[in-house]
Amino acid sequence: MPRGKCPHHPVDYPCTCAMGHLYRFIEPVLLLMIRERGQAYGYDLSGDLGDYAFTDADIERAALYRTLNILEKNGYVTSHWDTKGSGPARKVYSLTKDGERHLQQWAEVLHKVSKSMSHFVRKVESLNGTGRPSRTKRASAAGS
Amino acid sequence: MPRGKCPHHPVDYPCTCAMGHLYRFIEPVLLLMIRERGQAYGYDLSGDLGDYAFTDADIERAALYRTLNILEKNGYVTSHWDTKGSGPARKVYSLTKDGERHLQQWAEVLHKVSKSMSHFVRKVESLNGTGRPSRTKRASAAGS
DNA sequence: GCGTAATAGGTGCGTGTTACACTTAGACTA
DNA sequence: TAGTCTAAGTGTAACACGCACCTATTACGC
Repeated sequence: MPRGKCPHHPVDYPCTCAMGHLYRFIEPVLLLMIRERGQAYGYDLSGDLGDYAFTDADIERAALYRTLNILEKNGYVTSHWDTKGSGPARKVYSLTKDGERHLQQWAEVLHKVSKSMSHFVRKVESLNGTGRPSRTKRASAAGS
Repeated sequence: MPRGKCPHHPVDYPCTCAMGHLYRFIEPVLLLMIRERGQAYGYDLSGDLGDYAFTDADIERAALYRTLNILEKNGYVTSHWDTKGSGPARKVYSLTKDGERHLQQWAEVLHKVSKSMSHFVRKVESLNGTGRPSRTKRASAAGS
C-alpha cells in the first residue's frame, strides 16, 4: 500500500485500511479468540475475525494462516490435525502456557496504547474547543 | 524487524517495539504536534515525539523526516525554510486546511481503534477473573 | 461419474515499509 | 582547522503486505 491515500476508497480519509492488515494486530486477536474457544482452526477463526479486529479493514486469510504458523513456530500455540469432521482436515490450535502469558502481555501493551490513543483523541478535541468555548470543557486535562 | 521476538529486548514480552515505528502512527502524532505548536520543524519535533507517540518504541529521525515529506506531498502540511535562526536552516511546517481535516479524521479512527483495544483488554481480564475454561471443557472447535 | 461449489490450508511474488547506517551542511568554539 | 552541535536528509538490505493463485477433500446436482 502506498503511503498516503487509501487505494480502496476515493477519499483521503485515513480509513483503517491505511493502518494495514498488520500481523501485529492479528496476533493478539488470534491469541484471544483461541483462548476463548479453547481450541479453534484457521478457517473458522477467519469468519469472526472482523468482530475482534481493532480496525475495520478485513484481515486476509493469507495473513491469518501465516500468523498462525508464526505463533506456532514461536511456541505460543500448538496444533493437531482433525480429520474426523466432514470436509478437508482442520488444523486445530490451542494456546500453550507461553501463549497464555503472551496474551496477558499483549493486553498490558494494548492497554497502554489504547490510553495513549484516547489521550491523543482528547487533545484533538480540546483543540477544537479553542475556536469556540462550548461542549465538554473537562476534556482538557483528563488524566491518562 | 523479524516477526516474533523483539530484537531490542531479550524477553519475549511483546514490547511495543513489536509494533514497529509505523509511519501510520507517526503521521497523526506529527499532525497533532504541528497543530498544537502552530508551526514546527523536524529536529525540534523529534525531541518531544516520545511524549506523544502511542508506543514506547522511539521513533527514528529518518522515519520522522520521511513522514513529514509525505505529509507535505499529500498536501496536509506546508513548509518554508527558516534561515534566520542560528545554525543550519530549518524547514518549518504548518498544517493546511486539508491537514486540519485529516487530523480530525485520524482522531475518529483512533477513537475507534482505542475502544476496540480496551475492549480486547477487558476481555482478556475477564478471562482471568472467571478462571480459564480449562481442560475439562473439551471445546468442540466449531463453537463460535 | 462428472462438474461445481464450499470448506480448509496454504504458497508466490511484486511492491511498499522498516531499521539502521551513512551523508551533507551551517555555525560555533577551542 | 578540527571537532561538535544542530538540522535535514539518503541508501539499502531485509522484511511485511496484499493480491492472486494453488492443492485437496467432501457434498450436491445431474
